[in-house]
Amino acid sequence: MPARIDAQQRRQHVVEAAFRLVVAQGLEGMSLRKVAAEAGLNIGSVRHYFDDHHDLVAAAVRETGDRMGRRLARHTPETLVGLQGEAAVDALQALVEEVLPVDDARCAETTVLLEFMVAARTKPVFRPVTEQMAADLHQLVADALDALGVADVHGEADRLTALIGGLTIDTVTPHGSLGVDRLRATLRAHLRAVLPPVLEG
Amino acid sequence: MPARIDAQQRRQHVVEAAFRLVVAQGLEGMSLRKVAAEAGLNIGSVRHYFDDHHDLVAAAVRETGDRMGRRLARHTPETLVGLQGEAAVDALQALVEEVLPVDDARCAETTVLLEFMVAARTKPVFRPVTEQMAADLHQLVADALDALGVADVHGEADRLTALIGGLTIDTVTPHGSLGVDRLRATLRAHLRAVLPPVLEG
DNA sequence: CCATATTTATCACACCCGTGATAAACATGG
DNA sequence: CCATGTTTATCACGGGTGTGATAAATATGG
Repeated sequence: MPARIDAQQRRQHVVEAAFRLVVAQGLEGMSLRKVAAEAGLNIGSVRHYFDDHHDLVAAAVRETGDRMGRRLARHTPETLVGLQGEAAVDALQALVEEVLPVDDARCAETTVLLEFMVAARTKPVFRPVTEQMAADLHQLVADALDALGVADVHGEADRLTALIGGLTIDTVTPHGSLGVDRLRATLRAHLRAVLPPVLEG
Repeated sequence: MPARIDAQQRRQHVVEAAFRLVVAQGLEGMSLRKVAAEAGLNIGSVRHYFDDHHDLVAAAVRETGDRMGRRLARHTPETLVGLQGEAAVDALQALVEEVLPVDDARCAETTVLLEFMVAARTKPVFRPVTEQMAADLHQLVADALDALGVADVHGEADRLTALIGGLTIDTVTPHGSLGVDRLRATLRAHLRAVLPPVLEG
């Protein structure tokens, strides 16, 4: 048998090239030829690891969902139980910032995610990441708010997830761009307003 | 001279066909051939009224910005001065709902706007609508909050505009979809929390 | 009625795309 | 060293897009 190559790792490499192109050119950067060039491979090689263009897209969608899932899995709501005041705000802020564009890596990931979400409206291939993200994030946020003693967990989870989406689009997209500092400040102000006041005595 | 046709009206008709296609198929539905078919015209006719594909896109972008501008212009912050309690909430809610996807018409418009905003990240043609919208909305929201006696106008305007963006994407995009009722409820809860309490006595 | 300028309709070209089919290069196992 | 099956590279086809150029149809003004 010949040419020992880890197929899984190859696919990963190609998918990462696809991500770079989506960030740079939007969804239409994810063509087989462009992705192959970006990955330093020949079109035929890419097609050897991905049956279809659809298959490549599906892999990218799956990877995006997995990454966000991994980001969210790093935080468990149980660790928040009992926290009050600024400690509670800090903990929840750290949790939420995990999926906000606060550095280059997260900025790239949220950019790709936003492109996929908007595309999901008309192209079913992109649905999985959209649905998984929404469900996971909403669940985690709801659990976190519950652990921190927030009253209207459902309503506040809706509000916080909406705020997260809005902050993301305002930062990633070029409308004068919020900027990381104002993003953080806005989130912090919201968390302070939502979390219950410290118990006296 | 022949064939009296209002060119302005013709262009409007074509642009509206383009909007329908963007809603149905995303940005790639806005090709010259598809738009011509949707408008019931020949490709050559469309090209007679629009020099370029770029020109058609620019017209659509301008029209989108104008519509949103007209929506916002229907509300002047001065009418809010002095309102308190539920009356203030109602007035501000009505103002904000003007640009939220609460009915079919607004849903179509916000969908097109979202597609354009995301596209603006990589394609400069779409920039104008993005920047105009962000500036106008932020200004109007800030003025409204100021008129209603909110303390941290800048910070709260950032937060409310972010919430608007998030509610829009959550409703227009298919992640389990917020739905108009929960959208309205979430907005109302936020406004109640942000507006100052009624002055006693 | 006819001439004129506007409006409409076609054709052809080059580019990019996904895809099927096929041939070459390659490193390993015997 | 050779044969085997993996990996890479290339060609060709049909479909879609924007665009330039050109011909036909149309309705008005004289």
